[in-house]
Amino acid sequence: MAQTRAPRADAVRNRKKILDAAREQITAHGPDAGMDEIAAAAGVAVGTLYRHFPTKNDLVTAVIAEFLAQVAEAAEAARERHASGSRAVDEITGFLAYVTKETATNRAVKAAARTLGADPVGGDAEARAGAALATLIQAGQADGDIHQDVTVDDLYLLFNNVPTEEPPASRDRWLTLVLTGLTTHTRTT
Amino acid sequence: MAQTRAPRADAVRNRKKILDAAREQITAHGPDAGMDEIAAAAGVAVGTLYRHFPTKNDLVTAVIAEFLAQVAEAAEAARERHASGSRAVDEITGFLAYVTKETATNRAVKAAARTLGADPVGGDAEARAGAALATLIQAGQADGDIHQDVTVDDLYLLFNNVPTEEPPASRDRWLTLVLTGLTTHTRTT
Amino acid sequence: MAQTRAPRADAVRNRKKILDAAREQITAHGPDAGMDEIAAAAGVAVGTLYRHFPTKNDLVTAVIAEFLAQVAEAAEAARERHASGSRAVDEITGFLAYVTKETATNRAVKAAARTLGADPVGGDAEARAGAALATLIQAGQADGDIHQDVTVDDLYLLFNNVPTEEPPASRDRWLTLVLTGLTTHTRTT
Amino acid sequence: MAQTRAPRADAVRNRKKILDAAREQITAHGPDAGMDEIAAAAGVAVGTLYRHFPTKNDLVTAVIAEFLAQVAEAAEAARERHASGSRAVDEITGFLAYVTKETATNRAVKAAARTLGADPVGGDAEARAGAALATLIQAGQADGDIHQDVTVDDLYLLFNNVPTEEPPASRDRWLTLVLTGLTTHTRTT
DNA sequence: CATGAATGAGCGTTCATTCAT
DNA sequence: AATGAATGAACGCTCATTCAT
Repeated sequence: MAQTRAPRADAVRNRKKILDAAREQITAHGPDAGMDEIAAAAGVAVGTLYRHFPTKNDLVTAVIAEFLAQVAEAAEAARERHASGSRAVDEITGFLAYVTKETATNRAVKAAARTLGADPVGGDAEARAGAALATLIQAGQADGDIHQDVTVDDLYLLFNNVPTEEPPASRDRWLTLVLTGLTTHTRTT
Repeated sequence: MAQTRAPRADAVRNRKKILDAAREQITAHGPDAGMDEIAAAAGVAVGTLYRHFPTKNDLVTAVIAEFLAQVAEAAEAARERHASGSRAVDEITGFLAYVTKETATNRAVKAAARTLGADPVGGDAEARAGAALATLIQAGQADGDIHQDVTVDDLYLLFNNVPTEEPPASRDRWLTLVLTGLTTHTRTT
Repeated sequence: MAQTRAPRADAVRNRKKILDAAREQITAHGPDAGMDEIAAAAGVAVGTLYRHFPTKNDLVTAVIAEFLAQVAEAAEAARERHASGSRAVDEITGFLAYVTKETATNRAVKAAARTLGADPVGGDAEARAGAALATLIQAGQADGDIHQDVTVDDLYLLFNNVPTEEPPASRDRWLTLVLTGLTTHTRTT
Repeated sequence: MAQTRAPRADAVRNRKKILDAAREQITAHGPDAGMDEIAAAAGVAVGTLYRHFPTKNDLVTAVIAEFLAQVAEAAEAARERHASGSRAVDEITGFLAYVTKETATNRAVKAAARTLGADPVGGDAEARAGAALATLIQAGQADGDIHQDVTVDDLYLLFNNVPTEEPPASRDRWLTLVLTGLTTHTRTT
């Protein structure tokens, strides 16, 4: 068993090209994007695509996992900023706004997720995001800005059901409505 | 001018069987339910299905329209009850709870809607529901229970994005969260 | 067995309406005209159509037979005119011109004929036309205008293969070419 | 730049098998031959057929184009023989006989053409055949064998309307009749 | 390990024909 | 006898997946 040689570089590069292409194609044409089209967009043959992702489901799952990793990073970044002094409720607001926007942009990702059988997609992303958000919520509650009964699951519940087909103005309005449900502040009319 | 004869009985029965089967199948397998499967579930041949609904789109549209008609009736019933003395905010709450439950049960109806190009599906259902809800919102605002800035579109925005993949407990929690965003009452923790 | 009563009149009228509609529809849309469309154009239900013509083939055959009857009449009229003194070769020329034009107009009839398995369509029409044409050919040969070797079958052979998809000018040219093959006259260039 | 590798061997073989099968099936059952039947006859799956010819129309077109190429080659061969000393009128006669026979054998090719919208199917075949035939006609006219008014279009007109449903004897007779229309020679009876 | 040709079940839809009313 | 709703085999075509090269 010689130590693994360099050639693996190609495979890594291919995996990335495929994921990028899949994200693009799924975003552009919905989860109905064909495997051939994704392969073509990635500049590889279908066979290669199947070597990396034995099933379309696997590919879509990977795209979603990638997205969730981003979300986790955003949550952790929010926690860092709070650690550096920003207000927890503002970070939570910003985080929800970020997720709302991204999910809408990647609306296909969400639609695609629906075709999956609620697989355990997230890897550790969910855990990482959860930890960061829990810290923020606790801090917000200590500040008296966030309702005492709010949990991380509440955030998941909301951002798993973000409006994806609505115009930006509607998305903003949606955000306003649900944030009112999380914070102790009443809206000024 | 003899009244039009009975023979339509079969066709009427079949139309109903088809719509029932379509609702069921679409609910069970999403909008990807095959026409053959729907026909089989309805106990008719494909040809019959196509006689009643010339296109798959027509069938899906009909299923959705049926659902919207139910929703409109629920809204009007809520208005009636309010006219008979019930509190507007309670009716709105009840209506949202009803829609949330129904939408979750009919999860596929919503998914199916996605396959349509935002056609003006509802017939007059949307208008009827809108009128009834507007009355209730105004009354709720007059009572001081509903935020001054809440509109019918807000309700639409929320129930167009109801959680469909979550367990009943989550749906209830979701309802609690968004209702807090609509009403002037703060949650007691 | 009471003698057949009047009501049969409807059936006769229906048969005619159906044949007329079939001719029209087939001419307009080719032999692919649907049975439903033909029935609708005739103002009857499909069932009625099928009572009169148990098979699409039967209907098409009837349309063709009708056409052949017309052709037979044209041949007999030409013979009459010759009996009254006109030149035989002129009548043959005129007859061929007539058939060419009609066949082109009814191009669908010809196309339809192709879908049949060379069924014995004609009824007595073929015999009647044959008799009239034989007379004319013989007379033309006696006049020295028609080649001695020309037979009725030659005429059938030609008009069974008339150009149907060509513009009128081409059809005329075709007629000129084949007539030169029948007559003893050489073309003047 | 290595030369493109062999792997195409299969595809090339398949394309040929498909075209052969298509010719056969279309000849046997007309242009209504099903794609599945053609695929089965070719010993491939439908998908393979569609990879080579994305549309039924494309396949039919290819079959016709193949036939037209043959015709063009025959015309050019006739011109070569004339260049080597044979009589032009004999080459034209031979060419028409060849086309008549081939068209009858390929009767479906002609019928199939009808399903196309007079597309410019031939590629350069029509041009090549036209050039060769024009040369022959001119030579025949110079020899005094061919009518001065005969053009290439006359030949096209005739062989576009060759008898396809008649027995060989009838086809020969048809040829005799129309050739008399092209040449200056009168038939001997 | 990559390629891309091949596979074949499945899809939405049509239409000649049958049959209950 | 007329109606028109029902039937179901067949069609052209797609696409996730497999496998020979």
